[in-house]
Amino acid sequence: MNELFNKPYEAKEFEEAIYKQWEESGYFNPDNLPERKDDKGPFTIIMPPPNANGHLHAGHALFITLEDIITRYKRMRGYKALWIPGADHAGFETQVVYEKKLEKEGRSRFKMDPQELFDEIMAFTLENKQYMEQEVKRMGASCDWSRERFTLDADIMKKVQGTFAKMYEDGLVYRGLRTVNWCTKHQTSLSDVETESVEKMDKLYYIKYGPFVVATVRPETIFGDVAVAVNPNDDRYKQYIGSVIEVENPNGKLILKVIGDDSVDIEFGTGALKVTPAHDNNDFALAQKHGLEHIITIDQFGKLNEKAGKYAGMKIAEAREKVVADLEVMGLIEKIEDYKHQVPTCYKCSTTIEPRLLPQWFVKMSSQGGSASGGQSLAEMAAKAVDDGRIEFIPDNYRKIFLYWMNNTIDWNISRQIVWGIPIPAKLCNECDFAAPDLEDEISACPKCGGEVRKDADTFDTWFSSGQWPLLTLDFPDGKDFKTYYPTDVMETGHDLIFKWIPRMVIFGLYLANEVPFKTVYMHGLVNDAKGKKMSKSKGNVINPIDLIDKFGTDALRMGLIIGNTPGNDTALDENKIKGYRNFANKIWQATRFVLMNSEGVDFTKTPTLTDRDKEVLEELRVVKEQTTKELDNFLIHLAAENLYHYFWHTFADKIIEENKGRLKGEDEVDKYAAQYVLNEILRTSIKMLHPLMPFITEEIYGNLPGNDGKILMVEEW
RNA sequence: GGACUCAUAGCUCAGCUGGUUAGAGCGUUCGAUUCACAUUCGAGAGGUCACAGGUUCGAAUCCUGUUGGGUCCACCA
Repeated sequence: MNELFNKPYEAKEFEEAIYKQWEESGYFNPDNLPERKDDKGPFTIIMPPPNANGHLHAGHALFITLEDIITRYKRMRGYKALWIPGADHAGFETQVVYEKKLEKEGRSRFKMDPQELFDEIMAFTLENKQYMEQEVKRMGASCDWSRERFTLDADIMKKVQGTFAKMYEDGLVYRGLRTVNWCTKHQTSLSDVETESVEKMDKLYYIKYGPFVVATVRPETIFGDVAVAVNPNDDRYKQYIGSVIEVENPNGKLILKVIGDDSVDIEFGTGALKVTPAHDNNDFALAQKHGLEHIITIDQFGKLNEKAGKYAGMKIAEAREKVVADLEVMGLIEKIEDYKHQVPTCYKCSTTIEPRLLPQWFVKMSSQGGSASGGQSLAEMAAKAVDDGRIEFIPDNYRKIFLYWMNNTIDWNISRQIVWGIPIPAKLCNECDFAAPDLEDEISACPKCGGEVRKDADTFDTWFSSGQWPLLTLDFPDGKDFKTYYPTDVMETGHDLIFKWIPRMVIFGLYLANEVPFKTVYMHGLVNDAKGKKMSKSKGNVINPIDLIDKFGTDALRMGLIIGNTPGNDTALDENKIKGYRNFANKIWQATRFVLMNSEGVDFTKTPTLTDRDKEVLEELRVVKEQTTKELDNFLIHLAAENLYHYFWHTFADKIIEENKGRLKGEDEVDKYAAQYVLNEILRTSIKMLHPLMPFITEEIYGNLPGNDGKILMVEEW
């Protein structure tokens, strides 16, 4: 027996070497897997590329564990298992992280040259990418590093830009002028999924407005008002519709149209609505419908401009206070009420979103206008793929959530006013509204008016590139991998990406490749602290997975993350729990030691003479194997892990080993061999079944089992 | 306002398509331990499965409602 077993299992002493052994074997790459009679063909998972802007957190640890379990299981079952790792430049996310760093250093991106800023963030990202990769390896990930991709690889950027141009030609991308979600801190627009509604207490001001009283929370926007809207069915006001009124404000007088629109709620406020097209999404829509002009009165920094007269230069909050005070003096405030409502905020900095009128590139999602194929919009195409079962969700309820979102989604703003991203390859005219893709930099003058053109300085929303990730990593459209491994089998990701990422991938997959990008979506929940509270830096309850690995080993951490964690639900990460699975690892170690001690020099090729009890025990093993197989096939990973844990410890170690001790010491050689045979058989099978869950210790043990010299468990048959 | 989800032992949670005395880990109580393992072993205490109805021979499990958490979505200014 190897003297390794003379002391407790110390994960630290083995894991690095084992990972190296796996890497050197080449088996992470399915093209190198040994031939098998029961070859089941390709099985593919694309790793959600971690943001290359920091270290791994507990959520990463969970998804790596889940995906690795699935990959290892499939590989052992005879699939050509491919798991492609990657790294995401994570546009806005990373820029936000980097801006915080700049802030600490007393610097600001707004005082930097864009190229200089880009280069700095690139250096920062490449450094963090390395940490991230090392940490993914420490988790035991059996992914194919030879296929690793980064979202800013040159060829990937080119393909992403090509998609943009193609969509433009198909009428699925357009340049539109409308109010967009503007973060005044980060100085960029955001898509609707990048804002977060927050409940806020505000005042609702009732302002005398000509013959009306209008209710508003934003009196500082009155200088951008162009109309008053009322419901055509409102008997109080309908006689005014179509007329022009004059209203007073602290800067003088405003001439406003009175329009009638069904969208105005008769019950709310006074039933009369002031219309500010440039600074409110609804008002913008009204203005489009009724042909009203836009008056911009607030600038990109959230300050009032010259159109606001004496309030010019003031910030929104300050201007609001002053305007109200002045209106009060003029006797134009009828009343002020407390008002609780939801306001959209930047999901990164919680700054209130300022609707801002800005031309941007949009992806046409729903059906008016352009269509993707067969007259279907992108959203309809994606909804159909889920509706008819080409894509399944685990757990199933995400299906409904997905469909609801798809049926209600709005056009997707893909322009970002940040440097960290893939440049939008487009030319914009300085004189007119001409805007078009220009991949080869061929447009030097405006084809519409002959005016000067400039390069679009914006970059793509990061989800525009990561939405194409399954295609990009598999070398769509001509690569060998694309033909072999697309569509992929499973997309495993956090439930927070149900809108940001999953729909985009479905859309691009269907639009570009005419086929769903994956068949199953497995969604995991959040990893919370031991008390079930969300981890956050400010609360100081963040658990670093690498610390836990250092303390208890990767295998223990993996078990702790999996057991008791059902798909879609949040899980609590408790150090004591991990400690328990560290003890389990040692239990496996000790049981192995015992079996090996009693197997010295035994030839296991002989047929044993089994007792009835032996047969019963082996039958029990067969049932466990059958059950585990079924559970893993159905992604019931938590059940498989818990059942194997229980079987190994409380059935195999506590009962079977104990009841065989006498036979091993006995004089009856035939009976002794039967016992040795049974114990070896159970140990060997258990180690195999445990491998996807606890890859390191099982690999180490497997090589030490009789007759296994030089074998690699990772590619053994299930 | 809408959708989704959860409510099971002191704590964290399993319990798949309904089927004999409801499970795990941790914690707790009592005991053991030179014999693979104190990162151990044995024994025990502890739950009217949120509440109220219903379906069924039978429900923690399915249906309806109520209460209380959580998450997400939504332009009522």
